[in-house]
Amino acid sequence: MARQSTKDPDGLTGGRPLRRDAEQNLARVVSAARDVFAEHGYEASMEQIAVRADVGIGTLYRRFPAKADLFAAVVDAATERTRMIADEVLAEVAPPDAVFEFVRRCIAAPSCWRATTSRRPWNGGREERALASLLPVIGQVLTASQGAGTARDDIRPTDVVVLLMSVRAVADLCDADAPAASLRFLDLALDGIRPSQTPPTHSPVTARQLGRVLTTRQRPPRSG
Amino acid sequence: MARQSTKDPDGLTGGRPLRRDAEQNLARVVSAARDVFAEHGYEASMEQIAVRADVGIGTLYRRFPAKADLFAAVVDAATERTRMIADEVLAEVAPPDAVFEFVRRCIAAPSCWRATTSRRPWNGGREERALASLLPVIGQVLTASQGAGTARDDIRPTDVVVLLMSVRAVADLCDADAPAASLRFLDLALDGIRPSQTPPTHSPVTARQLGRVLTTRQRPPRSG
DNA sequence: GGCCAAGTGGAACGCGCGTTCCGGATATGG
DNA sequence: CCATATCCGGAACGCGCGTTCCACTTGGCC
Repeated sequence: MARQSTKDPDGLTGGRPLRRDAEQNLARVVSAARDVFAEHGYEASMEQIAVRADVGIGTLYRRFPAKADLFAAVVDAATERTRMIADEVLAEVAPPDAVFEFVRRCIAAPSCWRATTSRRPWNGGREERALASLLPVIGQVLTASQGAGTARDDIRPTDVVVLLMSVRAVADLCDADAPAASLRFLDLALDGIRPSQTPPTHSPVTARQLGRVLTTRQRPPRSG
Repeated sequence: MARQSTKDPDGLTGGRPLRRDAEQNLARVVSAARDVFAEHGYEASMEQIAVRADVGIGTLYRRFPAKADLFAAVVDAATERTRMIADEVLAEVAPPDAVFEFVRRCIAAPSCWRATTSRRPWNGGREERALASLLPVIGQVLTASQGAGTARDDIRPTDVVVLLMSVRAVADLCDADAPAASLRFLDLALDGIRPSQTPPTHSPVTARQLGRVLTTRQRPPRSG
């Protein structure tokens, strides 16, 4: 039952360098885990990940004592990616568009916030620290837009994170059946941040799509 | 493996009246299922429900051939409740506040949209029909506010449903640690619908709360 | 080339959960 | 009060999945 490991919190092997083949396998494992968790959330099985990485199950457990540790490594990578997106936005994007572009890029990054919004066992505050380390830079992005007058002053960095989670949740629930549902929702939600609105650029979800939205397994093929 | 039953889609026993004790048990089962699914989503176990209903597991399977059928019954009840809320809002609430009050009441209704946003197996289009039957009345509520000029004209009934799902998702993810997170998010999201905004009435999520938001099981007791 | 620590794969185990099954209990009509 | 159709409880089964374990392979150093 996914107890928290104390012996080697995926800091590899305590310092000694890995054998070359092991290093390659490790990279493949993390990459596969990123993709599989992004697709199926935390419920993805270790076997799926092993198959995708073309590796035995034992290999997974050599580097990561428990599933939670592997997931934590993926979340760490996602955190880093998010920080990078924020930095890019600060460097490239004009202040009026900063928050909006930041949110859009986070949603677009395939493995950034996808895995992050799925339920998972407690992992000792690791993500707590990761998220906390992200808030200042998100704050900078937000402040830029607030200074430019395109975002309200009563919004906080945590609101941006909650917004990201909500869009991700809508994407998880709807996008398989209603491909642009999350983008349209994003339009509306971002307008909740703006002092003045613009019309949404994505078309509404259809009723037919909506009916299929909440189911996941064992359904007949989509036909419209 | 939760196959779809064909023999008695929880239409009770094909018409013959139930024994009195059986009828009481059935009511307790549905009520317990509503509460437990609302708390834990579809992942709640049949045993949990049986215990809450103070009934044996066999009793569950007598009326509902599979877990999916029991869940479907709960969703049907939730659909009915939602329709009732919409009717009440149309009768009691002034048009300018209609959509907003509708969404707030749906979120506040403990067993209304809570279970509805959890992932579950496909159940033969049953919920597709249920949701479709709800859209017209939601449309009436929405049209009322649009006519009053408090909701944009480019919003559709399905947007309201997606909004409900997103708020529900935020509540599921955050509210255990940040009790008002979903209410604050609701404020912001509703402002995405309004032509002009009002400041949010709920305070932002704290960073400390946020770090705990995405985990579910086996965590240390909350301490702030 | 030969040694062996490091690494690997996958069978097997334990557990939780959905589901089945059936011996016993109970309501209800006569 | 009896007969019996109906209903109930919960043990048992099968399966999926996280995890463990160990016989076998391989890269790196002498």
